[in-house]
Amino acid sequence: MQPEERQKRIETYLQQVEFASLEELADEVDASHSTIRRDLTVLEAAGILRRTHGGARLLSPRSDEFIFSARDTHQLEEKEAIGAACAGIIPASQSVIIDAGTTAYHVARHLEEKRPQIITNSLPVANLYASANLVEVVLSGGVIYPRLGVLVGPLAVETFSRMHADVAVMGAGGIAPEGITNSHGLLIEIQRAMMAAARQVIFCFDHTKFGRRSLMPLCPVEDVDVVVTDAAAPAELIEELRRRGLKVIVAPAAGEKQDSRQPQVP
Amino acid sequence: MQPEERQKRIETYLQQVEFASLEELADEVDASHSTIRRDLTVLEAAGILRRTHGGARLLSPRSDEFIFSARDTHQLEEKEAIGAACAGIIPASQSVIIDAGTTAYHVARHLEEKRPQIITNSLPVANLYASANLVEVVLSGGVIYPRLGVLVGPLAVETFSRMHADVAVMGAGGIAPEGITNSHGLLIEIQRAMMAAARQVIFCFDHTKFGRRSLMPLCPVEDVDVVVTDAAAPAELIEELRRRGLKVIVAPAAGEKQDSRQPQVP
DNA sequence: AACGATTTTGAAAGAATTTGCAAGATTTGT
DNA sequence: ACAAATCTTGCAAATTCTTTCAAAATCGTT
Repeated sequence: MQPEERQKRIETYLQQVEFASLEELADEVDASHSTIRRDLTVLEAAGILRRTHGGARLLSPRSDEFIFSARDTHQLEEKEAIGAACAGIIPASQSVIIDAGTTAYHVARHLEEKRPQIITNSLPVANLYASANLVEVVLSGGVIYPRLGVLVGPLAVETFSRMHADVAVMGAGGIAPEGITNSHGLLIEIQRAMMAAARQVIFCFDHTKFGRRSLMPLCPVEDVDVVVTDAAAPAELIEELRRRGLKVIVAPAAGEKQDSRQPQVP
Repeated sequence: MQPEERQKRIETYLQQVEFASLEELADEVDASHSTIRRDLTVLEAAGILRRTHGGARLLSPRSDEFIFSARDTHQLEEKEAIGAACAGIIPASQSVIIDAGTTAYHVARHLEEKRPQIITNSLPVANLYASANLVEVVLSGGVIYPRLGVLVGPLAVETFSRMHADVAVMGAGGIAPEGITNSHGLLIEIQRAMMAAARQVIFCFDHTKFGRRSLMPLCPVEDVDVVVTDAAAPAELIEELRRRGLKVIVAPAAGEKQDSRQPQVP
């Protein structure tokens, strides 16, 4: 096998495992230790990876995958159902503000056919459509909050306070009769700006969020137009929300028509 | 069989497999090794593929210099060397504006140990440090320009025109005695705002950019403080730039291994 | 058709690169 | 601090590349 092909295979293998021992790589591409060492030297000089004692580590691991998208296997099916249901009530060609967070991310994934104009402070959402020409994405400015991939700070707040959009798709840490709460103080201000900028405010909550109170109060439930949740949400709370003037949409349970598309990684 | 037909078949075969050995190609088009070698030389000169020891590799069909791809092997080694050299002249803990584009991206990759505050409109750069706590990244707002992963538009311009930074690390389409040029009109305005916001302006060019003129004029060379390039850049142009008051840094050629370890300060 | 000129092809010899191995130096873990 | 593992360096063998040259094919002109 030729050197370049072998190096390419080493690289792609490392993209799957991030770390690999010398033995492992020698076995993978079927070459001697010396050859692998030499390849690693080349790849390190090219900035692809960094050598370690006993192997190598990929330097820039899969850039478009954030911690949360791996972590969010919790209530994944429910969030998918909520995402589809929420996308269903949004008309085509609207300008849509997408909140950061896993739930809103799943809504964004279902919006492609609606050709929306998306306005967001979420890097994962931005990456989702970064290479698609169909969807126009406006990203707010701001400082990247590391593990979440959210843009925060005054720049982000200002962007939204000067925007006007048709819909805002939001998520939060909890919803209770006293109001909606969220855990990250940094996000509160941005979320309020998002809600103020949109004509219609949609909140998405999976059933675990009902009756829960996070650290910081975000807003009373009256500020919300629509709530989208899944079939396991407590009926009495849904009833109360409806009494107080909110439209509540319950996404059908898993097994119903579902789009199992994966986020594309170019 | 005619030479052109054979070369076309080599090309289409490579589009299926990406890598191919000499033996493989000789077998595929039924010609001797010598003939294949000659064909590969022709095809390499035409920019279709790249010869390797033992065969050939198809290089990315889209050779447009502004399509962003971190894996683009076009002048990869040179860009890596430039990235390392440029990062070397940036002091620690500075606020650094990073331009969009592949060359500036490679600089950003080498900045991790400097613990900089990075300000950028490049999604790839943002993703690079999105999950790292060591580097603070400020992303400008803007509309995502799909294939480039760049944030453009008034929001982006405004972000930079209100910022102040220590250094700006820039890239462009070409540098000639008449000035620096770039091909995308959308980027020009943003780049000017970047340069105005920084105390020191560093431009990175691989050697292919020297003497080149792109569509849009960006600025005269006098607006630049430092130029970083690789060893293959034409000496007389470097000399002229120096005469005109610019500091020119030539990164050591590929293969020169330089010590990437930083002195430890406890 | 036929002839000479140009190009293309295939093969062989020498140069360059790559590969695998082994000895000595360095790092890691207990 | 010592033992085990890993890394670097130097070297010979194998592979691959370039150069050179003669045979074959192609082409334009009689």
